[in-house]
Amino acid sequence: MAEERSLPPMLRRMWGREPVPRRGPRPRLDLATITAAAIEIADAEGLAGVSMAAVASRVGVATTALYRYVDSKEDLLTCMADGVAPEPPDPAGLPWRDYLALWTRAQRDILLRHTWLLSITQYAPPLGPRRLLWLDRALAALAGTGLDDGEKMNVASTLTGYALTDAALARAAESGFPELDQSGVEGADDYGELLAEMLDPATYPALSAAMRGGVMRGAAGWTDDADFAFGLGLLLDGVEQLIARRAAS
Amino acid sequence: MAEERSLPPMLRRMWGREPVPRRGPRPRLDLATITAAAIEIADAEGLAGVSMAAVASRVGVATTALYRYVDSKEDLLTCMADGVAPEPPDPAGLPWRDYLALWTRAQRDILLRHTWLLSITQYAPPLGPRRLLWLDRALAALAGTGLDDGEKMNVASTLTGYALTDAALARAAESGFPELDQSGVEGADDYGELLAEMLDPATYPALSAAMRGGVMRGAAGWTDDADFAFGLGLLLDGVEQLIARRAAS
DNA sequence: ACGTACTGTGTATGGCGTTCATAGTTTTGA
DNA sequence: TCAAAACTATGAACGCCATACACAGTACGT
Repeated sequence: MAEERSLPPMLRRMWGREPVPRRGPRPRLDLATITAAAIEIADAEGLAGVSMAAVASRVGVATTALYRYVDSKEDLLTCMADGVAPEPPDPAGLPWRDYLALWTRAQRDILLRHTWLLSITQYAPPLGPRRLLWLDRALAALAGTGLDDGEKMNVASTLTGYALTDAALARAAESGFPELDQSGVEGADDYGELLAEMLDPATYPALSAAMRGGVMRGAAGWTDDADFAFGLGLLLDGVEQLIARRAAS
Repeated sequence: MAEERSLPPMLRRMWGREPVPRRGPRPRLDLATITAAAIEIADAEGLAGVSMAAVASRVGVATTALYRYVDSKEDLLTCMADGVAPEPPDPAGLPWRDYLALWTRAQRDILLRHTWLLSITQYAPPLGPRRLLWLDRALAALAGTGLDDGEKMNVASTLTGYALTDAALARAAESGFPELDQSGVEGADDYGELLAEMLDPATYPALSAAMRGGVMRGAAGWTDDADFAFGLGLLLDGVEQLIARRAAS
């Protein structure tokens, strides 16, 4: 309570802890509406379409009115990042490994469904109510494992990070290479062929051999879900080993 | 050769495969100089300081002259991301696990030394000559392990991704929370206290218990190198297990 | 009814990336 | 030797954007 006073205004708004104004006209909007509108634009036109003007016109106010609800555009982006997160999956008595696999995959799916997230996510400790809900569920899933809280947090962080980078990779492969406008490379196959031709075996011995060997053949490269499962398996195996070690001592 | 013609111009320039102009005045610059200047600015003033005008004035040309060497600012950023990468560490006969630990840590250090990288890295398959060199070394390190090339690539990707997300997290914790301007939260400790007070135990049972229990106490939260080692250990344990499984069959 | 606190508007500003026509410079080929 | 060709750098201009500020309108509290 005493502490709530010192909360950054942004957080207060994200958590709906704003003091209700007692005078003046009722606000025509709230942060949630604005955030939702911004998300819709981003989904439809990409992040480039999300300008203050565009968001404002979508909710039917003047551009500058938004600044009553948000201190800056960055704040709005932060809200969007929290706002897109749906309810986390239900533990429903799953063993920790199954649940965390589900949980991580769900995070990846969110990122792939809203790829603009990849452009604004400076991966940072969550502060929004929805993201924190996800974190809570991961900790809960690890409840019976004998890990301490710090280890649980670390596991959750690592898995979230994995979802993030894997989604980024998958996206880069799916939508052709964004950095190479139109020309040339369009998928993992092209990537492989390109490198196979381009790399000097003297300075890139292992890599050029792999490429010439056709590692990237058949889209087994990145788009595939199997690759996600692969890395996830590595991580969960590591966690499992840790749990076993803790139990043994 | 026939293929080189169809290369995106950007890549041709990054790889120094541009056909030397036969007429007209000699170019006063090259992409490497421009990239280096941009990197220096970013290191000194952050990514916000890297405007086309600033880069141009640093190398002593008019702003628009840069567009002879780069198609867009995004291209420049891509070049920067490749250009900051130093030589990868020398394998020197290290066992795969030791080398990959070193390799991953080195990547994290790069990111922490140039934190602007975290803001421009849409994690994507590497295309620049320097990043590809890193990838090559990772594959080389895994040469004797019995993994196939696809698995090696996946391991390398996963480790790079881990370095990325861990660095992002570490940075967020070190430099206070950027999203909360000035007020309030300044480190992992504050973060923990904030959440402990804010979270409703009914909707965040596991998380609020952990926070009230003091998980974040004593900066053991994120800044610490131990956390990096923790997640890295998980991953490498997973890889080790995979290798053992391959060897057993 | 009056002041007060608050919300939304309109205008203005400065910075940015990028385009385009132009001037200047070196080589090629007649 | 000279002009056309190929190329580089320039400077002005455009459009977009985030944001600051002064103002007009609106509801509550007394």
